Amino acid sequence: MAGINKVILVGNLGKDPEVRHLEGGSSVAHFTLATNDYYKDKSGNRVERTEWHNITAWRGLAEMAEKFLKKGQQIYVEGKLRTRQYQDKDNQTRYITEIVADEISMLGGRPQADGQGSNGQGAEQPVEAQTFRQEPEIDQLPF
Amino acid sequence: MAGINKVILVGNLGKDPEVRHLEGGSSVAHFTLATNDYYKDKSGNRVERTEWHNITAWRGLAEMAEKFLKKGQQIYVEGKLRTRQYQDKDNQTRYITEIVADEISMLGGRPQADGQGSNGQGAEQPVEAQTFRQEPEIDQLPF
Amino acid sequence: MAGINKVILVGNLGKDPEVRHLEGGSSVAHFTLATNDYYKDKSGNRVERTEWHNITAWRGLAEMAEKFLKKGQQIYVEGKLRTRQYQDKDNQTRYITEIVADEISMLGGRPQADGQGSNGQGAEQPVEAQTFRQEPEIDQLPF
Amino acid sequence: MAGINKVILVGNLGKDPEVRHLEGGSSVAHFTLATNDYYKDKSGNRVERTEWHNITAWRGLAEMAEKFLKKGQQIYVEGKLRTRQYQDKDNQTRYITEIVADEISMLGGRPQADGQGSNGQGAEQPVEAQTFRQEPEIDQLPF
DNA sequence: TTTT
DNA sequence: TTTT
Repeated sequence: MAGINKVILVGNLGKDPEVRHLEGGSSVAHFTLATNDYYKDKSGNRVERTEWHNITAWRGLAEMAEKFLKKGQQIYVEGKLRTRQYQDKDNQTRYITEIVADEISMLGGRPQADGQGSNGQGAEQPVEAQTFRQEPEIDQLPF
Repeated sequence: MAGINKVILVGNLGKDPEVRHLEGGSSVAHFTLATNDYYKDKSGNRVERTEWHNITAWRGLAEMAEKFLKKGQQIYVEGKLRTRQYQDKDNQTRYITEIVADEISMLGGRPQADGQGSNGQGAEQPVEAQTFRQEPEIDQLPF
Repeated sequence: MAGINKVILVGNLGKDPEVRHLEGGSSVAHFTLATNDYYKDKSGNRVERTEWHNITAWRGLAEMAEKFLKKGQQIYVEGKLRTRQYQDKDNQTRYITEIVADEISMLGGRPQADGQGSNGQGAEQPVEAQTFRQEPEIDQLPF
Repeated sequence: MAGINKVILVGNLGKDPEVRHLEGGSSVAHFTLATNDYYKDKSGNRVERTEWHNITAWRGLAEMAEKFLKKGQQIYVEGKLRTRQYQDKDNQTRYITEIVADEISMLGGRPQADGQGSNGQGAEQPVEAQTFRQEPEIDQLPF
């Protein structure tokens, strides 16, 4: 039986994406995303709780991440949960849960200034369509 | 800035929920949920991939889980991601990512027969409303 | 600014899908989906409320609907809201809001018996992958 | 069988919310929300499509809308679909589909300046927790 | 490690 | 009627 595995996040990047360009032309990006929550504790004090998420983006979304996403920026991410196994430095099996992105949308109207000034045409320039999906296929288009 | 942290799953319970009744009258349930995905590999063979999720349910949802949920049953779960830190048996810090449920709905029209026959009024009896929501507790409310 | 327009439904088909095969080889299916809600009114009586949704599915999803979906069946639908304008019989402008499906998943483990007995290999036979997406593209695959 | 009826939108308010304060102390807000989509047509031109949604918010969310939401502002809305019947001026039955909000979150870090200068303490002042959830009311609770 |  |  096929199931549903869907994650929807709105949060801020903890750091610039790290992008690797793989042999064969594919690429993959990793970054962390913070989602903040607020609640009142028993004494009525306002408490903030931050949850950190590991985001992985492949191919076109990785390239979009490399070009447009910066530390601090607020984005929408839709994807699926995936728990990977790996061996740590002591050769012990460890698990990490990631969100593999299917769609990323830049929020807030204006990308973060990148503060490095290296490129006047950089992340600050207007970005026309700020939602990116894993594949904009001709037959996915509305009409 | 408050964010959004939402998970939506449709899958099958890997085992009966384990429920603990806490001092103070609260309770908490844990179970695993499998979501299955299918894809074709490069040779065109159909491959199944199962993702396992750790679900935690508190209070009313824990009691609902204890009463109505059984291994194998198909359910809808909505909740939020939370990564907890704990010390393993070698006193090393480990992380586990769970979905804290806000809403659970039983799918498929009819709960799984429980196969133990211990109770004629058990899980087999008709369950009228099969969606359960977590009453918002003091420690979940915003601001 | 690109936005997000997403609908997630779990409900039962009100009737068999109506499918039209368009010139050019494309097809489109329409059906209604009921989602039921329960609440207690002020006197504490349990009240049921049914919401009816107009679902539209294109191309591959339309063909999947034609082959596999039957009145009464419980499904998961993910899609987007679209409000269309049309002229009614008195030539007045009317509006109808539909959900254009991006993904449909059959729930409950087993498709509804079709009740017509015309075909021993019909809807009753096991359906392997019961989630259908608008395009299973090679580069959408996991791993 | 209880179902799932969920809508998730990220878009911009088409106008300031209209809020009515009902007898009995309750209140209700209405506003429209635009979600923008982009696609390439057959000639490869970039085309924008705007979908307009009717949002209704009750009680605490209505008050939040009145205080904090302004025309043009980008927000996240989660809610459920509801189609209402009404009689138009010619006494004909008409239908309107609305999204009844369960949660609203202000995006982009900074509410829109209101441009009227009527109130130095207005929408421009810092808003600490920018996610608001509907307290579950008696008429929304499951059984 | 983000944001307000 | 919004936004870029």
